[in-house]
Amino acid sequence: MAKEKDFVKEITPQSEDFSRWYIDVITKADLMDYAPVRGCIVFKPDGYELWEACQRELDRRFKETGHRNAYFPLLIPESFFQKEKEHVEGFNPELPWVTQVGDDNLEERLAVRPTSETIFGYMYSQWIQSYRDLPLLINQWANVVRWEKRTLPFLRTSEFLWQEGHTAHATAQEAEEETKRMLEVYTDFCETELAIPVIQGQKTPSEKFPGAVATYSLEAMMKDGRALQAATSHYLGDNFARSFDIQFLDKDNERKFAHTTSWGMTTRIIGALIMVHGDDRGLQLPPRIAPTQVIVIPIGPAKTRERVLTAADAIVHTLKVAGVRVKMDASEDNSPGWKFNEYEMRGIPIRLEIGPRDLDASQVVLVRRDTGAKEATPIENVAQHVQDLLTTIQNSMYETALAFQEGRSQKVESVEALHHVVREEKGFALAGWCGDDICESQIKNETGATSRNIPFSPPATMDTCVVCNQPAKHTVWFARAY
RNA sequence: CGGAAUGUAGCUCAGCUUGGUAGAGCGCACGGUUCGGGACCGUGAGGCCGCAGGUUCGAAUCCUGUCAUUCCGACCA
Repeated sequence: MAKEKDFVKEITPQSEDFSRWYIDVITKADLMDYAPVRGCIVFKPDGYELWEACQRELDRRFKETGHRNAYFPLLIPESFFQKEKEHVEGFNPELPWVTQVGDDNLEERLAVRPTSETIFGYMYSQWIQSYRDLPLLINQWANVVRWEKRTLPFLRTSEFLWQEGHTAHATAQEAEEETKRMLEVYTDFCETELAIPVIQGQKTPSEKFPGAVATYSLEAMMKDGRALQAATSHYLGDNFARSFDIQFLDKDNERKFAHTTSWGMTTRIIGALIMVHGDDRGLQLPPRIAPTQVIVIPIGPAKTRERVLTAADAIVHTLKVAGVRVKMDASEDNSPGWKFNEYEMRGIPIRLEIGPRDLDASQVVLVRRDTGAKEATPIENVAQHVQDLLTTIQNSMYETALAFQEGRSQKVESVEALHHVVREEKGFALAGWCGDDICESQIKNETGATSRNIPFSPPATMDTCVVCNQPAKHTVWFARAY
């Protein structure tokens, strides 16, 4: 309907131009603003609040799995980067350097950290003496800088926020288990809190973290069918232990190198949240992560106002006591209709309307952001009803996202078919791969799609390489990626 | 970092071709009427036209440079 379209002004429809839709939404919903330095953004309160909610839920999970937080320095000596060859090659192009203090040159340049494996490695080498010091399980919440050529708010900014976990273990097996454990933690976070279905898998050698033995990732599908890496977890073997001399005396009185891991999730996940759930009306936040779960909108002319507000206040109180994150917009500056659209645009899961007609019937009206469904419910059990509805919405949003992802994913047996799936149908393509870098890069050159990961549980096993028709060593998801 | 486009009021944009008083809608402030899907009337505030040079009697307008944003490529979370 034409009328439908008028609900949200100034947001470009997704079908017309997804990129513009994304920029429109994050701007109109007041999540961020551009900063004066290229590629840098301000995380405005409404955007930062989303990150805080992610931090809260992730941090809880990290602590439950035995990790503790610490904070390591922003500046890292140049010599540290030289110690791990792949690592320095991987990050060198995007490192900003501090070379001067006042008018004096520094003896040694200091990198603004792009990631902290090196400085963790250095410190760990000093802290670890005995197998009794292991495992060492530390996480840090920090900002990092990577001077990317092309930036996009939340998805790729010059400076971003993240957490990075760094652990050291006595054996390879323990370290590998840690790597997988944290991948599970991220999976649970994405699926339970963000209602984002993810694909667990291992990165191909060309896509793995510089310096890692194995990199695992979670891949999520955005509404334009492109992939976004939601989290990574790396098994570093003893590469960094050897570079930084992290050794310990084991039970058998032998000196051994520790095995280390690292794993991270970034503010990019906010972009995923927006692009997985958002629609032409704006944001759509899953209840469990939504900073505000219910917006109460009192309705009615001045003569009934006091009566409505008194009842609305009581409902807000009831909901708060029940643990619901609720806010009321009782301002008289805007009409109810304006507020309806505004809070839908901001993605608040439930709108609670209350007006004189409701009071007469001892009810309120609840409206779901995800489906638009309206229902009246008696005031007396509103808290229980709201909580049930929040759970319903959370589950429904996950199911919707999962159905979308599965509907846009398919097996392919030729490069042409792969091209068609990722460019025309805009989805993920599952293909066999012989394991040769040349075949992998040919796919990238011809289709623009990259290997996302080798899934742990593929929906099918592919027998031959999609490029060379040799027997496939792996079944791989390919997609265009952010 | 290459290719393209765009920078004028808080936002969306017109004006630029053909140089000569800075514009509209929305938003904002004040007053009033309204209030169940972006209400209306009246009054008003708000701009070194991204920045720096140049051409010119005179530049938002022409030229050069620069910075930023968006899109497309190569690099990445």
